[in-house]
Amino acid sequence: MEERTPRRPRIADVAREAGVSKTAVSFAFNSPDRLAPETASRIRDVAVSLGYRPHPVARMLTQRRTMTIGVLTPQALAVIFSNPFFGAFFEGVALAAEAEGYALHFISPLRGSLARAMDHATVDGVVAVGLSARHPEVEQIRAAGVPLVMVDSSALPDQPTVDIDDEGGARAAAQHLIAMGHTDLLIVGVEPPFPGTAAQLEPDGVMGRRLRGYRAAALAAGIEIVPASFVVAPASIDGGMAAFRRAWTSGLRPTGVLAMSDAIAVGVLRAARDEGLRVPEDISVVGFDDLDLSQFTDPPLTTVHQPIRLKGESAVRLLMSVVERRDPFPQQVRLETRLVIRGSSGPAPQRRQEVARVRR
Amino acid sequence: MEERTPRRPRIADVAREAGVSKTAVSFAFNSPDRLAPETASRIRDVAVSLGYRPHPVARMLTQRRTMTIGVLTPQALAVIFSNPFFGAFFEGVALAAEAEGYALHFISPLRGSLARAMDHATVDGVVAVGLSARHPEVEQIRAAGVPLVMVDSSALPDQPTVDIDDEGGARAAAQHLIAMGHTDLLIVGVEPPFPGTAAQLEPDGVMGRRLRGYRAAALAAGIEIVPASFVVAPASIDGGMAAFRRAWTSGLRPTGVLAMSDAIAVGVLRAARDEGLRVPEDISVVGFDDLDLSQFTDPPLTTVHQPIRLKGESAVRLLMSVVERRDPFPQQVRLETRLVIRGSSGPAPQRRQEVARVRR
DNA sequence: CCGGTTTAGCAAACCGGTTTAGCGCAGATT
DNA sequence: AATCTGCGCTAAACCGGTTTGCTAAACCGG
Repeated sequence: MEERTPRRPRIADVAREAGVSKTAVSFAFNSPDRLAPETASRIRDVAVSLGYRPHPVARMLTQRRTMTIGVLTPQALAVIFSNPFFGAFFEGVALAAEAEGYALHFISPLRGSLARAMDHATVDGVVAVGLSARHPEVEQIRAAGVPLVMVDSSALPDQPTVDIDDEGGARAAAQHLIAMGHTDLLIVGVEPPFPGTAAQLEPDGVMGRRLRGYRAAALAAGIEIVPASFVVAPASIDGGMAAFRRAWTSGLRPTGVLAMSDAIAVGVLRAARDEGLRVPEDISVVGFDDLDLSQFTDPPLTTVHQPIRLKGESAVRLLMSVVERRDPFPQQVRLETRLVIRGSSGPAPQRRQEVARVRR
Repeated sequence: MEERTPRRPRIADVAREAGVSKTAVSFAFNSPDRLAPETASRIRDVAVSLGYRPHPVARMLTQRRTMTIGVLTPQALAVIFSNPFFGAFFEGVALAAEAEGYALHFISPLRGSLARAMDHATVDGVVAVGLSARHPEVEQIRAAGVPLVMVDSSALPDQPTVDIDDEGGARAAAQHLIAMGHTDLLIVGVEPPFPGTAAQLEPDGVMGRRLRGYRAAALAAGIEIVPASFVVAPASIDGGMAAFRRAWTSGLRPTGVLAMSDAIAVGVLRAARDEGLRVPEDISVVGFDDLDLSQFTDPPLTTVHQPIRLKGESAVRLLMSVVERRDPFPQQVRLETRLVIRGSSGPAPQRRQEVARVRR
């Protein structure tokens, strides 16, 4: 027969059963050296027999640390997890967090409010990814005194950040196409998650920086990027397909496509093929990210590589330096990008009509 | 000039500043109707001016709920996040959790110990995925009184579980190949994450059930599955490539491959092509899972569809029914699978030599 | 045998909230 | 005038641990 109230045993229960004080029980778990060896082991035996485990929340309260780091995303988690980019990023985050003995807690808008979600989150620090510096939550988090590292957002002085050389990578991508004779370029950007802000791309944001890189290369070659040839799409294969189809239907006939994400690039690849275009003979496509799967597409995707896992690792390490050592110098980490040339890009078709002709 | 000690304001600070009791402050936040409207709003004003936010850990302690659900995986998170299957699964989990207002906390082995990680996790319930029922942690969690839903594990009576019709799906896959004349089949299973347990596949586990399905179809057609034609590989593209290469090098010449995961199937696809085989003319490949990307492979992958997102959603909903309503009936949810025929499978080659000849 | 240092363990304060029981008072009821 | 009711608020207990400050006994060299 069990007790009729299978209440979770508390430290006081163990203390009573073992005939010692609560303090002694606490010591038995946390600093056994402050107890006689046999007392400590007796207490532990009693604890085991009672099925006692220190209540993690109570422990957090007194120790003022949760051994958890928060991963904050302005989008709903459901859309995040379906994105391979985040998969790789979280891989890096998890690797570094596990190495430090920290668990991961995901913070995403709770009933529409990121602020509310933050209020409920019990974390020692936060890695925010894709959160614009203008987002009001940034101030809230800083005011709350929670260490924060921002990834892929417009740089805020005085704030630890991790990002990559977006502009340089984009420039390399555009130069690559231009060097092969492409002059008619279509740029496909990533649509910001919030419809309201879609109109104005933050110039300091990731997409703004990439756009600047594309433009710089075009400008240097005397190529004009007309507004019509810059479109945006959700960062997904479907999004890329739809964007290319819209551009094609509206009469655009690019020989080269610069996509700001691999998922979009893969969608463009497929949509182009659906239109009867050969890749790379009729049209070249260059992505951005270099996801794992990008080497397995058909043809393999030419893209700008960024060290996604490393980005996650760096963010956590930077956060740890703030959390644990209360490092007073906020650091800004910028990682390298590099162009990876595979099969989806090639010389521009010789005569312009060739491309037009294949249209069904 | 700020105060020299920017300590986080506590409820007592607000109470003093507003000239009321702690209780009143608590009421102002949690049950304003118990206060005169003007008192409540005055307290809130003071709280805002002080930058006060209720400490989430303290709140958890008294309310005895964390509004967080734990997602437990026996593997390290870093390996989980790189796997598209889990991406889709978490998508479903996140969707349902967010709808209920719960946040997500990932529980994975902490310094090698799942038990330790559980001890530190502050969650109201746990969704465990791929955790064998034999795992000692299962008992620990149940003993701790934390509601638990197990996904894709060998069913434990008296325990809420979510799984799919693995056996039926596998049978359909094998029947499909057999109906098209395939008799030389290679089965590639998923390697259990822990090397030690690799040898004995749990017969009740997911892989055991799928194997049973394949076998049942073969048996019904009078086809023998020799032990040599059952191999295992890590659930990744590379794993699938390596497994197929090993099988091929060891002299196996299957015309049909049954892979227990799409990632493995994609790897097999590529490795087969590298050997100079045409898919599906020379060799057919059938996967399992129907990941999003499987419709975009070349050729598109024939595979057993399972509702991965729904699986995640169902697990959380089942968990919620236990957490919130203390539902006394543990339910077992079993979801359907179905074969999706795409381009990677076709009739077996007519003459056996055809396949042998193409070898380089 | 004595003062000084360890050692082993305890009581109480504390972490920062929520919740219960109850009090004083105004207005309504008898 | 006495009792009742309900409002607005408070003091104190509580959630379940950790940590501080202290004491009594054991140990130690001289």
